[in-house]
Amino acid sequence: MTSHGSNGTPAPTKGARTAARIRAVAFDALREDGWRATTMRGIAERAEVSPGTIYLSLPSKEHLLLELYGETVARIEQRAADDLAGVRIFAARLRIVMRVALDEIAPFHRVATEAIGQAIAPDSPVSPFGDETRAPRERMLRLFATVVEDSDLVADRRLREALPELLWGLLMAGMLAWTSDRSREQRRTRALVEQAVPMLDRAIRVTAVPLLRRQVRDLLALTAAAKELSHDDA
Amino acid sequence: MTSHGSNGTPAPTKGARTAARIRAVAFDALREDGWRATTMRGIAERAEVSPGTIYLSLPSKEHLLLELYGETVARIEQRAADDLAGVRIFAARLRIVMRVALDEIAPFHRVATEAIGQAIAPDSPVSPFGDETRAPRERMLRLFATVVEDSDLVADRRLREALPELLWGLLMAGMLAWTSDRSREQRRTRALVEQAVPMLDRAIRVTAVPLLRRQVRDLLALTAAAKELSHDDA
DNA sequence: GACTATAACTGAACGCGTTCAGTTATGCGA
DNA sequence: TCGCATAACTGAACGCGTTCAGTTATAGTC
Repeated sequence: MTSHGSNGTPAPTKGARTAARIRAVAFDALREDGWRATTMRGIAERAEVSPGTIYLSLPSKEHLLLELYGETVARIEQRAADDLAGVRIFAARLRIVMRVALDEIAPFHRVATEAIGQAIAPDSPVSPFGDETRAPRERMLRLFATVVEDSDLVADRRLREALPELLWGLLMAGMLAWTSDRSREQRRTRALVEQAVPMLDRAIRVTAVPLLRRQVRDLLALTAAAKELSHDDA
Repeated sequence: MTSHGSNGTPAPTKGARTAARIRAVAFDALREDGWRATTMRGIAERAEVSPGTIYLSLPSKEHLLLELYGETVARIEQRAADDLAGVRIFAARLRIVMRVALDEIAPFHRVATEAIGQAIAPDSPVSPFGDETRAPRERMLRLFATVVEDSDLVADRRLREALPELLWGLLMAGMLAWTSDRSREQRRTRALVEQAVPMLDRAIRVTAVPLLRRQVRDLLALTAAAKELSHDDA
């Protein structure tokens, strides 16, 4: 095994280096040219390999989106952890995560707009609810869990427990809306977030009113039922 | 111009007859084989034309979905008009429309599951919010308007005015959920509708409480802002 | 019935994502 | 240094949606 100087990590094999070069080229192309205009042949040419070589380390073009998604979630996680430190107010914590998420996905707005269709298909590898996206999804859920847990929020216990998943759902809905945002640098979506966070905060707090217990129960039951739609029949 | 017997409608031209045959074949194929397995070459073969002929009357494969959507909305409109006659209770009226819609789209569940990605892309011809789907969208909006108007529902004036559009949005969200429903004959989605309609009814009625005026205003402002996302910058 | 403008249609070709039988490069034991 | 197992890579080919220069059929006019 060859090694590079004295650093402890094993030297990457030739195949691994080729795979890394392909990804670097591909991510650049996606950022610059979008989803449609980025072709496998184009990636191959720019990475100086043949089209077939790409498929040694990448099952499909869609899997590029999967890797992009994973890397973006990792960056959101890191930046959010820094920005959340010391902040206790729920609305402030939620706004931080939403802002960080928007910042980190911004460079890929064009890709997302053109490729959102790939992601929404239930049996696609990049479906946000699918098996192959489990890891980044659970990392985002954990992030939303800390948003709730380390905050001053007081709310019905069961609502509080379901909140991370509900917030994640709102993020997904928001991203769907974001893909159709035609404003410069998606500032309309940013404005929407600034508007929606205090609204959501008020809405959660008002559920403490006994009159609304029924509505809270309804909402939780409905989302629970919706989650089961995609399960296989017994 | 040739004419068939004494009926008043002009005889279709040869091109129109070919176009109709292509559609009949294509819709059958979509119902039976789904979106992916239905190929333009296959349609051409079954309609006994060359692939190029299809493109004389159909701009793209996606436009098949557009026509399917339009025809389905027309059927929903007709059946709903019959079933709604004499019914005044809001929840009952809403449930009728939702049931009819589910019934009419049911034969195309497989197509919808495989092609939902085409429909969600913001610049796709079949985007539910796009220009090319304006006619069926407005027909559905009018249907929801009659659901509200001819009902016993009492609610805040502005909420009542926005309600048709909100209900249409819920239908779209429901259809998105429906595409990932794996249960036999999508009975889980049907159960979801039966559950959701009374919930929504209760939620709307509870907004009469003065305490919730702020939340109603918030909701309306948020949906108004969301609608503007896709507008071009000034 | 002959002529002709145009409606209708054809099918090879393009670029796409993807596959895989075949070829070349690499690194290790003898 | 040689031999060779296997890792790495190639590129022609497939089926797809779509295009368009070229061909054929139709219907109205004289």
